[in-house]
Amino acid sequence: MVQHQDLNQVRASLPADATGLDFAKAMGQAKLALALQAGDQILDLSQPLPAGEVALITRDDEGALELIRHDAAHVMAEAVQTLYPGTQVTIGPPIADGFYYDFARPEPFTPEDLPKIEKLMRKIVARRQPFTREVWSRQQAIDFFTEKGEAFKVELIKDLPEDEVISIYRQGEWLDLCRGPHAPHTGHVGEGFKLLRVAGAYWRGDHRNAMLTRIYGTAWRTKQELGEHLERLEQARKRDHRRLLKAMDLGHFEPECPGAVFWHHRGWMIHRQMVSFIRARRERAGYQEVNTPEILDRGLWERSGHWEAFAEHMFTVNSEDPREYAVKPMNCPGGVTIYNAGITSYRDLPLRMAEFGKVHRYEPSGALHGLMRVRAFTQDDSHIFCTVEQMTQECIGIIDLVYDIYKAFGFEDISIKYADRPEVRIGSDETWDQLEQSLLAALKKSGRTYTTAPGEGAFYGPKLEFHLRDAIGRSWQCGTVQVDTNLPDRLGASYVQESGDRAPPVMLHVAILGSIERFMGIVLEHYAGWLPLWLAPTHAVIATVTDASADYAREVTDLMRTKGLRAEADLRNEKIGYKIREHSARRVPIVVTVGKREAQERTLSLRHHDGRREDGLPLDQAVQAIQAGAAVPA
RNA sequence: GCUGCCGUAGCUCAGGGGUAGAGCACUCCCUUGGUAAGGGAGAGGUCGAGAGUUCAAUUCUCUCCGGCAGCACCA
Repeated sequence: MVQHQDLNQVRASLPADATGLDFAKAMGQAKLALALQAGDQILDLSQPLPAGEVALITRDDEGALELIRHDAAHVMAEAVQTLYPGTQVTIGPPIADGFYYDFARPEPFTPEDLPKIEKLMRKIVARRQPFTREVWSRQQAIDFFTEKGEAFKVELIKDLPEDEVISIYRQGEWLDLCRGPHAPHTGHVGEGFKLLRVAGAYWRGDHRNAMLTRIYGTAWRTKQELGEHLERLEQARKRDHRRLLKAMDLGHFEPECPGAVFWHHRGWMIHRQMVSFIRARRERAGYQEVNTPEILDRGLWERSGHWEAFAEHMFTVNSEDPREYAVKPMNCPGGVTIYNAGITSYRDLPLRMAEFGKVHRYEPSGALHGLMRVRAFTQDDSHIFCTVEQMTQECIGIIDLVYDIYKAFGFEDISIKYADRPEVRIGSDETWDQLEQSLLAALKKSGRTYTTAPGEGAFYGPKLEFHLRDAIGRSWQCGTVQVDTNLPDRLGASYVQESGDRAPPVMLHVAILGSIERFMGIVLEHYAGWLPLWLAPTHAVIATVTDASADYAREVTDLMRTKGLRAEADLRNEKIGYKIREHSARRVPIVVTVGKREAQERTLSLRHHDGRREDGLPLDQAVQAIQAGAAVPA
């Protein structure tokens, strides 16, 4: 962003009706300048120079990206309407990394159309058509777009607030209703763009509306930036957990049960490690673990309220039994049922009840996505029954536990979102006041940073969401704490107070990883498959250089196993380079090479996944080092 | 669920109205090789399923199943 030290001087030299372009010229930036930044506002250069501090956005600035992308969307829309007359335009905003435009056309676009559109776009860019802004009256705009057969645009205009300025941006022959701003001409879009894909999208994001065709593109300041972006996409594709699931032989999916994992032993080992780690942490934090049935009488789900809200997402079970059962989509009613099986005294509270519950949910087919969205998964669920007074302390404990656990998995960038009462809710305002205060107090006492999501709480209580950022900057919501007085009430949970009266407990629904499966997907992508040693399905493969060292390799493998390491021998008659290549592809963290030298000296040579080597370590020392590295985080 | 695309060997993919191909993996043989692919031979397929059109369908059409990209959904 160009800021002139003698800004005032430059401005003073300009006439009172000077535009942004005049300013840019005076600054000697007429060629590169795209728009004007005035506070939060970005203005076209054709607009009059506003009062106050202004700065130019030039094509080299980071801020140019949004303009370039928005311009590109318009250029694409022109290209599409030129090539496919009769296509209606709807909206086309800039987005992260690029832009899209939604079109309405009886015949949807196919990927084969993209190169044609892109080619014409390049022509339009080369024409350097000026973007000119016009302000129309509402009626003028409605008449124009009605005439043109642009029903969606007309609807948009009709829905604009009365006082909204209706601006039109023209580029050569083509024009579009648009708030702006845009660069001075189409040439600024440059060459760093590419159309990526076609997709369906509902008009105004509502599934009851028509399905439009969306074309996504990416746009950057230079060809080089574009290349870098495409390279990043390629890298992300390489660490896609679905690829790793196959490459590492962790598990697979079958048409016989879409969205449910068939865990191979290597994947199941990771699953087991995750579960036992969480179990250990929870036991240390005073949780007891329970287990509840997978199928439960429909009546329970009716009483809990889940049937009414989610019946179409629940699997039901048919059998000779005339009763109808539903496969549990969550564990809470089971937990409350255990709670209700005894008489709980205030002395027993807080009662921290944990369960690794495998739940099934009939998710829409289009929602399924590898491990990230499945129909059958294991929740690291817990339900804490406590008094309102105990809530704050319990929540602090949960927050600490969550941070601890995320850090052990290698996530450092963790954030919390606090969601309070929604518009539609149950319970009195006094109860909400109490619950929100207790939760907020915990949040403040924990000393963690958080953001607030007003009105995004559950209908039965406020909640916390835990988000973590992975190695390539993506944010994932994993854990939650939900405060609930509704379910204990519906299922008749109570405890005996000091006075001898019964009172309903507060129930905290806690999930730390959320879904073991999904969290594994996140961890796999975070590490690009190179899991920390304690999670790795195999700690080390002991690979022989030649047959001569096979006995020693067997001995080493056995020794490691007796020390609790997950070790495998690779005695095949293959070259060591070949073996390393194969184990690397499977993401085995350590390949132990044993040849004549090692066998003779009773040493080991380690090759770590990054290629780092430690040759000729004494056997015991090497095994101890691996053991230390493989230890589950304390 | 919706829109579009895809489904060919264990994996990654090519092909295309006259019933199939490559590389890797697998098996066997040779090779005993020191840190990401040594060589040779062999085996392996109801071309996702069903129906239709046709003398003939893996290829064209339709339906279903599954996957992918997005949208919608996510207690």
